[in-house]
Amino acid sequence: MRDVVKAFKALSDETRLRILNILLERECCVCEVMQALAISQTSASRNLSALYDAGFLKLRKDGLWSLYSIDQEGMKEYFPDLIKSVRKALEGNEVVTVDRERLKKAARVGPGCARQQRK
Amino acid sequence: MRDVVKAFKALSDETRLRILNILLERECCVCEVMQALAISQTSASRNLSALYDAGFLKLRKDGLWSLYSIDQEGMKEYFPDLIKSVRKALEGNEVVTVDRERLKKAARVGPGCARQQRK
DNA sequence: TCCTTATATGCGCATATACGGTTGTATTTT
DNA sequence: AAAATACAACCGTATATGCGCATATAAGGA
Repeated sequence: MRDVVKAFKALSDETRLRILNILLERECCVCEVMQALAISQTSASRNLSALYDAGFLKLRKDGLWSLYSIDQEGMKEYFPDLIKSVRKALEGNEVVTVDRERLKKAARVGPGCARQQRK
Repeated sequence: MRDVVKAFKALSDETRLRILNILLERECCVCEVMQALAISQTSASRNLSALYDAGFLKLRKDGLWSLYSIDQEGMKEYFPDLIKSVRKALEGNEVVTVDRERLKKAARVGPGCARQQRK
């Protein structure tokens, strides 16, 4: 029960749905998510963790990078098609499209990049 | 997008999952929900509204009673089997079983009943 | 070892949400 | 008409959540 609540809680936030959306495109590191959604590194990291804790993501480490991707098996037992449904539900959305465009230009550079942009 | 967030938010609460569970048994008025879950009338009413606003419930009026029931068509477009999945995910849960037992004994008497219990 | 970089985390603030108690409203019963 | 009722709305309070800032951790390279 707790787990089910946690899963839905993870999905009940716009930022996290947007993250799922770009991870449906491809595996990303934290700084790519940050760029694609134009959010802070803190927010990217924390929301990725939340989705991970809820069982929606896989984590793979590669040197300095934490690479997150959709865990297709994760929710299979009770919610087999949930992620597919989410994708469909977001389709055609303005923000979601922009995120995907920004993702194409995103590179694996981290908060340092963000700091420079600020100045 | 907002609607999707709202839908998941509605499902990300234990009380509301418990409400869905008993409504899967049968249509209920507010006071029956209140008895089945052993919660206050305020809480029952508010959480039913939330589920209704999110598109999971139908509302039918019969005299004094507001009768809520699962809206099978509600989420069909994007989340066709969501409610079925929720049922499966809750199956075997302790609380959920107790709720169903109490529902059997519940009658259509409202807050007046609760007020008497308090004294 | 020291420095840079990518990510994670503690903290404080603002806001959102849940709850109980009370009140309001409409409808039925007496 | 008055009382009882079923439900919804309002109010104050406690807790949860999200965010940014600053800092900690961890990995790799000079």
